[in-house]
Amino acid sequence: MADYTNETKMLLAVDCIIFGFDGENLKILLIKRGFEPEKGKWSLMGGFIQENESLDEAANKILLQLTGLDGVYLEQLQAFGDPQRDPKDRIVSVAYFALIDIHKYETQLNDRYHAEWFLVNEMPKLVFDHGNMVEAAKQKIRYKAALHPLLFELLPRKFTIPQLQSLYEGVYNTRIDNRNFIRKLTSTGLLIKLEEKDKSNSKKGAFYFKLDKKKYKAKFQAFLNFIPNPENLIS
Amino acid sequence: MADYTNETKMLLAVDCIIFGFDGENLKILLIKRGFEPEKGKWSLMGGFIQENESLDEAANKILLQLTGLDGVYLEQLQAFGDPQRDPKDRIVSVAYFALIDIHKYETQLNDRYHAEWFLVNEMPKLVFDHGNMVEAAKQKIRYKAALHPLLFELLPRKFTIPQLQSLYEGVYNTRIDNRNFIRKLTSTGLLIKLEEKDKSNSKKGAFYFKLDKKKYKAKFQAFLNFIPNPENLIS
DNA sequence: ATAAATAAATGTCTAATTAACGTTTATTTA
DNA sequence: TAAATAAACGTTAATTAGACATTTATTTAT
Repeated sequence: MADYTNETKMLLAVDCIIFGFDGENLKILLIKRGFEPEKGKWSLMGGFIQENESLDEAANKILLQLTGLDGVYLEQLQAFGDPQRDPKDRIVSVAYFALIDIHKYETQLNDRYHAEWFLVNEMPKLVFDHGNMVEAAKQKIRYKAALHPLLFELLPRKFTIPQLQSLYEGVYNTRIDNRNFIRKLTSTGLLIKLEEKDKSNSKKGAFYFKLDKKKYKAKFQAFLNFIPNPENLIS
Repeated sequence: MADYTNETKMLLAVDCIIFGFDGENLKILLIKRGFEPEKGKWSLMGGFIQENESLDEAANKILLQLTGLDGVYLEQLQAFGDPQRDPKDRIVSVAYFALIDIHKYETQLNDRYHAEWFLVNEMPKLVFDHGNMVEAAKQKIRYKAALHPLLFELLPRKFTIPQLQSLYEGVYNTRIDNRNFIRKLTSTGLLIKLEEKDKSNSKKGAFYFKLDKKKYKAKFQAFLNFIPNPENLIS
């Protein structure tokens, strides 16, 4: 260890778990792998880290390539480094998860990667350890969103309370009492009610809300406890 | 990206932030770097990841080398990959943090590394981005220990309530009401009271407790909320 | 014009938790 | 036996969380 020069160098990758919400269900963006090994199998979007880029930069680049989106919520999840995780070579991969507004997603840009949205609960088997990465990401989101207003990153600029609630219900796979849910939400002061209604799902229509960005930033780190009895949910 | 063969390989390291508690203060174990660059400066204990070992294995190995300890609490913190973080070469480092019972620490084993315990609040400047790593680790511990009984990993088999309290007070740099603290603790059912007293700090003496290992494992993931108003503390 | 259908929006009460607060107790030493 | 020391202990008030059912706005069909 007295010198660097005869240490083994390795391939370093980033892989992105990209979540989206279509207004009803939580989805994940996968691609058909275009090269060996495991060509043709479903996979996370990833790439090798270049000499001159940081991990965050690499992850953002990949996200931009696949979705055409810039400035999305992106967080490092974990490094995965089992020596056998890729059968062809030793590759350590730093996994990132992204939360995007699915409506902003540009289909043209990604078509060359054969990208497709899947319901998180109906995902195909993934290559290598990508299934583990997705599991870890789901757990992390569940954990974090129970305490912080993370899931707003998945919503479009204006959204309705029923949408928001079904998002939480989807992420935690549970039913939430809507009166308590609304009370909790409004007490955060994060929501601004708009005039307009979304009438696509009911005759009465549901009011649109938007996020108070300032308060969102200010309160993001606070422990807001969005989920009742979280210890019964987080496994 | 169609093939691996002409991608750049890099050096991959792990660095360990090792925390200990001496019964009064939170401490961190540092070493004097024995090789260039930055030889003679204070540093985290780290090493390069070998061809055939996983990240966790590499971190455990380093921990064993430095402390002589096996089976300690070790958790991946984050990968650090700024291209300039090491001036000599591109090295991506996966940081781990460890919580050890300082009393089990064997001084003989580490002497060849010139290891030394420092109060976390009176640390020397560290090489490279190790200062950032320590900051991130401190934040993570603060975050996690507010919700999970993590800090017991720092304590010896038997410990007193006042010790436990000063541990929490040290980690959060705050005063905690001892009646509320005890009530919260005992309500978790994690503590088993022993007959024996520790009389080193008072005439009355403080009862020793030990951890109920079974309940500890069972409840570790539950949200126990050890810290009052955590949102006022976590920065 | 009215009734039926649909999903959205709303309020109250009870139980549980959290937070603030000062006094008594066990033991040693003078 | 008095003084000193730190440990151990309990109560109340305020806040928050959780359980629970009805009314409202609007559209569509009759």
